[in-house]
Parts: sequence; structure tokens; C-alpha cells
Amino acid sequence: MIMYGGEIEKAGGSANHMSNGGGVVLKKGPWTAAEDEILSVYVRENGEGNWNAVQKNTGLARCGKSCRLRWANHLRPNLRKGSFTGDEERLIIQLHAQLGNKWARMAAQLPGRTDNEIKNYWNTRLKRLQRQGLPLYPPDIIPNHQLHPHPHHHQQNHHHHQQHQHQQMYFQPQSSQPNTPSSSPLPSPTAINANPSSSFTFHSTNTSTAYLLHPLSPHTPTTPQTPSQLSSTPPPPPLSSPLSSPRNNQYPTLPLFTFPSSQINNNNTNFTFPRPPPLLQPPSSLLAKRYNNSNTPLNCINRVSTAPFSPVSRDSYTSFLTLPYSSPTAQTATYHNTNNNYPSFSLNPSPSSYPTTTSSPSFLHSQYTPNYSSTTFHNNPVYSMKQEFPSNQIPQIGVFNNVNNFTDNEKQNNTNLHRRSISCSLLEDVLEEAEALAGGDGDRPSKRRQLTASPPNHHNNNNNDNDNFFSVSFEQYDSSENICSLQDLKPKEEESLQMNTMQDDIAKLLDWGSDSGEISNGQSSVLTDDNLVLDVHQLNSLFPSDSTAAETRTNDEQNNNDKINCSWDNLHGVS
DNA sequence: AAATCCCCCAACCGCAGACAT
DNA sequence: CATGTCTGCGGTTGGGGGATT
Repeated sequence: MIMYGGEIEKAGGSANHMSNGGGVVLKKGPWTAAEDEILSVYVRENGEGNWNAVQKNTGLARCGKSCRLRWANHLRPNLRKGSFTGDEERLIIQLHAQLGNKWARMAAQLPGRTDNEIKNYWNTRLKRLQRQGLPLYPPDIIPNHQLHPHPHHHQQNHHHHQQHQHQQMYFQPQSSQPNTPSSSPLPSPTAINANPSSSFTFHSTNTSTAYLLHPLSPHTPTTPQTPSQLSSTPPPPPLSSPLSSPRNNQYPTLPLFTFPSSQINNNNTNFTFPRPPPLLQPPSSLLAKRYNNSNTPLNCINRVSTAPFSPVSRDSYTSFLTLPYSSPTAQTATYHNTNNNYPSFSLNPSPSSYPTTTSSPSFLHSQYTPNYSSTTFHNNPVYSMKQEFPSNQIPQIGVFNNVNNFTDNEKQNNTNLHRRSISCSLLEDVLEEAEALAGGDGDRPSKRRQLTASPPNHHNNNNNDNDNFFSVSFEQYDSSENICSLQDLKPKEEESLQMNTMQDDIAKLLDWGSDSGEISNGQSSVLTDDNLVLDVHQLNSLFPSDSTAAETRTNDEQNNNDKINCSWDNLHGVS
């Protein structure tokens, strides 16, 4: 037995070695190229998981934990190395404001990045900010834990307390928001889930206008915004990130929000914007694969989504857009107001389409385009929006009652993309909802509630990463034989899921996700639940920044996408 | 040129959850 | 049900190296 942690037995008095129970001296410290090769070969042949078997089967003098860490952080395919981009930095800030020190979840939103990288990035800058006495977040970002202190905080990790309190010292709470003390200033997943709002709130002090950018947010502006208001009353002044490296000016890489000069000195703008990034999205490889096949320059970061979260009335969530984040090349979001006080969004194909006065925040453009009338928010719906999801959840669901209600342009730019994102997220949300209804709880997702997609002949036990939503051995995987099942669902959950409907949905999902080549498109050999994201950067690199390629999509693909449909009728608690 | 500071990064550690026995 | 094992997550440490003094 390999001993871990404090139980490790120091061998030979060397701090760089330890011994397992069998007397094998396990090495510590930096990995050599030879060790990397051994591990890489082993994992490619046997899949991930069963890390302790690496030492047993290869003789590699590393403990399982070390092997796993090395693979995850350095050897697995498609890791992004190098500095974080501005978009990534921005996203990290957003995510941290919302999630706190949930590095793994943050990493799930940053394809190719590891939790360790993000953690190091944050902590490094934290130190600098501490020294400089600067706030952790841009002045107008109120972290969720500031906005919504939760009395029922479930402290999953006792380590969080110290760290979060520590950070809290440097966070400058905004006066307009209560700063209710709690055991931890950071939201636990439970707290976030219990929070109906997934919006950030930006405060300045000069206007009373509340920008409701999340149509389902309970932070509905008391005064419905007219298109002119929305377009002429842009958000607060440009902010830059305190997390940017000092090497790049003070905060050069994070122009989080760029506002018209007329607004810069306007201190009273108070608005919210939607839950920044989708915490989980369909497997990036699935999405990217499809886009790759179609050569479609769709950018998935902005998508029309509908959240069938209970108690959302099924009739009332026809659609809405969540705007996770955007890159400079990303499509930009357009804020729509419908006739019923629940605004929606559409996407402009290119940032250049924006007037400079409403150019930022890039993920929060509020320019009106009134032709999005198909987005029908019924009056006075009851919305409940999960704010954080167990890691296998996908917050964004799109249900399109009638795709024909979109304009051609919107269809071209958005529909396929959004609909592609539906199936996986749909299922996940169904599962999540069902589990929630069944009394599920906890920060970690129940392994049993996860779908598993694995090669049918994949019998080895090495691929037992139980947290994988899709567990795929990247060498052995054959997407044409992909199986996605609910085999791991608890019976109770199955009962609550109305399997007939679910099977239909799953079948559609499979059809959706298996119509092309390899699933492990280099994104990751294993699609963990936390990897259920779209590799935005991959897409951006694959496609031009504008929408031209989107228009090249074939009718077949359009039709296929239109086939994606999900029925919620039989889902308990969803409608 | 040397000392110091600071950033970056890899890796380790402890803990807790899930699962197996 | 209890115990052991595996795994993942978050906190922490320490070394390398560049920048600054």
C-alpha cells in the first residue's frame, strides 16, 4: 500500500523520497523527462485513473497522487501553457468573485488551464494586492459572497475559512450592499445554489438605474428599461484589473469594462449582469468537434439559453441569453428588451458592430435590437436561477419553442450554436434538478448522477475517474460507438426523471454528439464534469472573428440542430 | 557585482467524498 | 455498517530566476 500525506515514510532520511508499504522508495520532487515519458505512455495505454497502479505496473517511483498531479497539470493533452490572456484573467476575476477559491471549477471554465495555474495566478496577485493595499476585485465588482451572504453556509473545506477571511481583508465592500458577516465570506455551493440570482452587481453611485442583464434575475429593475434607456445609459466607467501583472502597466490587460466617457464620472449606476460564465457547459470536445466539422465560426461563449430550473415556469422561460464572457473576437451580446420587462439578448456577430459608446463590458453590451421578439418572457414568471452548480451541472439550457421566430440572421449566428449547447446541458440540468428534488446536496456532485460516455469495450479499470461526466480514453475512444447512458443513476433519480423522456433526450444527445469523428479532439483525454466547457479559445482560433463562416453552415447541419429538442413535460419539478 | 525582493511555478500535504470490500 | 482505498480539491511550500536596489 502506498502511503500518502503525513503517513508517508521517509526513506533513507531523504526528504525527496518516501517508501510505500512494499518497501519501494517513492521519489519526490521534480519530475524527470524519463518519468514523464513513463507516465505518459502508461496513461495513454491504460487511461487515466487508478493512479496507484502506475507505480505497481511501471515501476515508476512515484506515488499515485504525484502521478495524477503530474498528468493533470503537465502531461495531459491540450494543456495551455503560458501567460493568461486578458480574457482569461477577466474570467478568473469573474469566477473568483462568484465562486471564491474554487480553483477546479474555475479551471473548468478555462480550457487547457489547470486549477493549479489559476490558483497560483490568483495567489500571486493576491500577495501583490495585499502589499499594495489594493482591492481584490475591480472596484465595481461585488463578489457573490458580499451580495448574498448565506446563513446556511456549508463549509466544505475548512481550509477555506482562513483563506477567505484573509482575502476579505483586502476586498473593498461597496456601501450599497450589505456586508453581512458569515462564517465565511465566500459562498458555498449550497449558498450559491440557494441564491436565486447569479448576477454580479456593479455599483457606482450616480444613477438609480439598475441594469438587469440577466432576464431571470430577481434583480428586476423597478423601472423597466426602455431600449433607449438601456442603450444610452451604459454601465460604469472603465475598470481595469488589479490582477494584471504590474509588468503590463498597472492593470493593462483587464479592461473589464469600458464605458463611454460620459459615464465615467457617473457614480451611481447600479446594474447587474448575468452570471458571468456558465459554470459548466457541454463537453468542449463535443462542441468543438461539431463546429470543427461544419467549419462554423460559431462562438459558443454567448448562447441563447433557457433555464428550466424549478420553480421556473416552463411556460415562462421561453428563452433567455446568458453571456458567460467574451473575448475580443467573440460575438458580442446585445441587450434586448421585450414587451414584458424581461430583457433578452442577441448576439452581434462582431464587436465592431457596436458603437463605441456601448462597447463594454464586452459581455454586457446593452445595445438594443428589438427584432428579437421571439424571446418571449411571459409576464410575471417565477424565476429561480441556480447560481452555482455541482460540477456536472450545466446552467445554460436552451429551449426553442419555435426557431422560426428568429430572424434569419439570428438563426445563422446563434441558433445552431445555442441549440448545440442544449442537449448536454439539458440532460445535466435534468439530472441535477432531479437530484435536487430527491434531496441531493453537497458540494461535490454525486458520482452516480453522472452520465458516462465510454467506449463499449473499455473494460479496464484504469479509466475510473468517477467524476468524469464523460470518461473517455483518448486513444481507445471511438465516438461512433459512443454510449451515453444513465446506468449510473440512482433508481430514485431515474424514477424522477421519467425515463422515457430522458431516453429520448439522451438519444438526441447521442445523435448530437456522435455525428462526427473523434470526440477527444485534443481538448482533453478525459472530459471531466469540470471540463464541460466550450473551448472558446479553440473556437476563436478555429474561426474568424466575424460571423462570415457562420453563414457557411450547411442546411444539413441546421436541420440537425433543429432536431435537437427536449421535452420537459414529464420531468417532475421542472415545469 | 552582490544582495534582496518578488514572481512564477511545480509539487507536496491534508482533508474529505465516493466507492469498494 | 465499518473500514480501507482511491481520487480530487484546496492550501501551502520552496526553488529557480528575473528585476531591483
